[in-house]
Amino acid sequence: MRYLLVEDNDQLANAVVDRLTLDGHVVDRAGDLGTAEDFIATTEYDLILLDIMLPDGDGRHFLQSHRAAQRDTPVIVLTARSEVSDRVGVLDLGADDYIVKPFDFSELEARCRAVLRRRSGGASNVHRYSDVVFDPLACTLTVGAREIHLRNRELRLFEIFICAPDQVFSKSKLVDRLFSYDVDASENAIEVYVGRLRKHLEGAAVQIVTVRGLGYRLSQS
Amino acid sequence: MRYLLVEDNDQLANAVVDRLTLDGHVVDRAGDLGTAEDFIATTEYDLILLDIMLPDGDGRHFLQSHRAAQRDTPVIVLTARSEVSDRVGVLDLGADDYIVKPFDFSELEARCRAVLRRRSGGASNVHRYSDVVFDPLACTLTVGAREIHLRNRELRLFEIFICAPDQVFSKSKLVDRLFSYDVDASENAIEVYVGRLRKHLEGAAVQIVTVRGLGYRLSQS
DNA sequence: AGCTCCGTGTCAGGTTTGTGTCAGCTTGGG
DNA sequence: CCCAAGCTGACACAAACCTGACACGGAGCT
Repeated sequence: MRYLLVEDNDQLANAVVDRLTLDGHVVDRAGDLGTAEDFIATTEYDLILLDIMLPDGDGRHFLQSHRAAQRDTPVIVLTARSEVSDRVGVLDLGADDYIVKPFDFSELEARCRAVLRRRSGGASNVHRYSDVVFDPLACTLTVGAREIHLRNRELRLFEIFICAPDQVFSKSKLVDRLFSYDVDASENAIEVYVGRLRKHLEGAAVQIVTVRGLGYRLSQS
Repeated sequence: MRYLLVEDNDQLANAVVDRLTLDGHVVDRAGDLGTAEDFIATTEYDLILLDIMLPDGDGRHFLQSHRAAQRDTPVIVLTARSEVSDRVGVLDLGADDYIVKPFDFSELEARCRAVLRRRSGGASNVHRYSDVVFDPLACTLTVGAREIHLRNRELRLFEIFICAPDQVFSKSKLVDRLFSYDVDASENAIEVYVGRLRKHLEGAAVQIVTVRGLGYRLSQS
């Protein structure tokens, strides 16, 4: 999953980034609203964590225009205790949830999961496609009856594919989604990971197909 | 849509203007920043295409003051490959996207569309015509029930046709739309690709018709 | 610290295949 | 009947892709 964290407090931001990164997510961090807009303009995020008090404006305005622009990326607002009074107001503006600082990281994680689960049509957030089942929470991939051990990056890559089966993803897009801006991996890295995933998927009724010159796609065989 | 192209290279500029004009847009072209400022002062644009290296200054300064003046017209920056290193810097200055030269025109168009769509909410776009369905996301062409494997160039050519069925496209137009400005393919290449597409479309209720002396057209048979 | 293990990304080389050109052929209009 | 326009099989080249090997570095353990 690719997260955007909009938060001006460096200490808190770093802690959150570290924690979410450990969970295997890609996290970009913006220190103010302007930077956040830039990130959003060019990258697709799965979830946005938004502070309210920011050096160049109020996070609520951001939220408002975000929704006005018909963007449906879920947003969790981080509010300070003093701002509690209007936390409901935040929901009215289109936030999916809020969490009050200071918070436990495990609580943050739980809320992120909950919001993402709600967004992807409900009850379970397990993805099925043909004979493979992908559980992003348990980080497992099941092919038929056998469970397959995937490493972190392999998991994230496979997640991208199974969230939009049959869709073609270019290598450059995959690099964007798999790595954060400060890591500049080559597109060859994608080729390598696709190769590794293919090895894992041997025997499955599902395969990653190369679309020469355009990218890769997950499809049934 | 009304575009402003700020670019000093005549050859490239003309090619881009021609192409966008073909798509039915109005394009003004400025060869330097001074001219660009004049245009902006008097006209409202939907999108600005901005080169970085210009005879009278750096496009980034333009971008900066553009945003400082609270103008929200979207900007796509055209960068040379050597300037890639600071592409994120460009985004920080307020660009909506960037594209690296040399680029395919179809890619430029796609990015323009994406930026414009982001500015005003979006939807999916699968093209249907008679018994064929073209899905630009999955990069697939379906004729009746059977899926057809098209290569990169074939796909892009077919996309041109199905986006405007029954419209006649001259070979020179097709060359323009299919190749980037630094590739000079012959018109015979188009004939070859039309031939290949026809082979793929055998059995479909749709065909590419030759209009002798004028070009080709997609139509129902 | 020192050590090992494992995940990760790069590289080099080998292989595949998409692509555009050419040459010779067919078609159609005048 | 002739010429221009269009068609097409074959081909050569380069880009795109694949993969085994390797080097690097962080995590965990002793």
